[in-house]
Amino acid sequence: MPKRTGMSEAVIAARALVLVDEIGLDGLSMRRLATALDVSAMTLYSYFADREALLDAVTQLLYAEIVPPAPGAGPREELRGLMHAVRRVLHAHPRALPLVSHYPPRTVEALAFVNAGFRAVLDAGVSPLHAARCYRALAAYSIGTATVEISGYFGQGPGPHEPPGPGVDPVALQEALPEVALVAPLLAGLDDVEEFDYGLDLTLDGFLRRHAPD
Amino acid sequence: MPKRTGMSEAVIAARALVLVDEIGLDGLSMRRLATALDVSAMTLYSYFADREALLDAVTQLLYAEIVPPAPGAGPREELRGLMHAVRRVLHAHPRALPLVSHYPPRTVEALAFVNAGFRAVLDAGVSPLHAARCYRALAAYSIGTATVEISGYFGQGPGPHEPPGPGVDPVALQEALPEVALVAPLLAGLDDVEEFDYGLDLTLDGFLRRHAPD
DNA sequence: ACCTGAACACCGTTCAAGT
DNA sequence: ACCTGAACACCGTTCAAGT
Repeated sequence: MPKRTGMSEAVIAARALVLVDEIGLDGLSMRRLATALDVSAMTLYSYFADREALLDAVTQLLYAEIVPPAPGAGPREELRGLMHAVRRVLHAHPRALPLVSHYPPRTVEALAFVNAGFRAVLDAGVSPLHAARCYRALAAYSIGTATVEISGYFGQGPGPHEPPGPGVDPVALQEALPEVALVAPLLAGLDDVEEFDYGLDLTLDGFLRRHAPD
Repeated sequence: MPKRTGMSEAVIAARALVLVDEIGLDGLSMRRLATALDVSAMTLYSYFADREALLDAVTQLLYAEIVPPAPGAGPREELRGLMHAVRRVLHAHPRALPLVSHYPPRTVEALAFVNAGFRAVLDAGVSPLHAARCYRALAAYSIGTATVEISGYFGQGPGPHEPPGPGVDPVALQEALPEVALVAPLLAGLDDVEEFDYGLDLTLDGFLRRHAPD
């Protein structure tokens, strides 16, 4: 643990997250991060074993930004609020999404929002086992919806993609895949938040109906 | 379009997919792929504009591997079969998952499984708009569940991660996040396929109850 | 004790040159 | 017409050397 340069794991990771937001994950090199921090590239290696360890720390920092809603509104509303808080943070750092897909929350600060969700369902009488199942399903839901939203999977996002069914001749598409030709144009018109809430309500209704007493 | 070397977009992309399976996405360099194909690295650039274009083609090839189930079993069973077919292919190429998260199906061959899903729900009387919503939700579900399964988000997969809530002192965890300490150990015991079906049934039941006549 | 420059073994991609 | 070697501007990381 070095001293003189005002460096620390937290300072480095915070600067790295800003850089990821600005120039993307591929743009974040150890050399570039070091330059932004006014140290040599090698200095970073006295704080993190390698680039992987740095990226994990960045991800933990991102999770720590999630602010769980105040408790007391009941499990359904608390989980809804929590899921929207997660969605907000993921959309605040769209270029960091692959990190979230790779590194689960691990530190006490990063797990705070998970703990809030567990408390909400446990307080409502859900068993620990079904609290675990609920977390798993909602984690998959957060990552899956954020992925299709952020990558512009359906043609409306800021992603690097063409609209769906693109690049192929429309006439050939109509011929070969008539149902895709009919339905695909409607995908771009769907509203992100509306679809997020729709699928979320489906999942929450099902879970709570089955596993929460009232 | 060159000739002499027996090269083609399809041959190159197929070899690239094999290499991704073997050595991962980061290991797949233009130089390494070229060596595996016995051509110079520069030859690849007469078939693909850049690495991005190559990776997109690899992804389309992967989507084309999805074999939709035979039609006629009703929308619920067809969608279930289709989702399992998707899951099988994603798990056959775990290191290619980030590609699936970035490049949507685009070619006629890659969109074949999407068309099969659309036909199943349209035949059941679902409107084109709700077929689009259904696809969006199921695409997010596939990607989200595959991500948490393959990355070992909950500590049982072959991923590069620790179990959840790891790296922190158990006593400190119990102190700071008692609900996490209680529930997290149960996450590793959940069965991938069981949870996949549980959440899938939830979604399918909800959608079909609302939007399919019978 | 803490930090760093040079070096090693790589990258993607451009471009002028080969056959 | 098709393919390629050399070169440019980068990487992550090791290691011996500086202060």
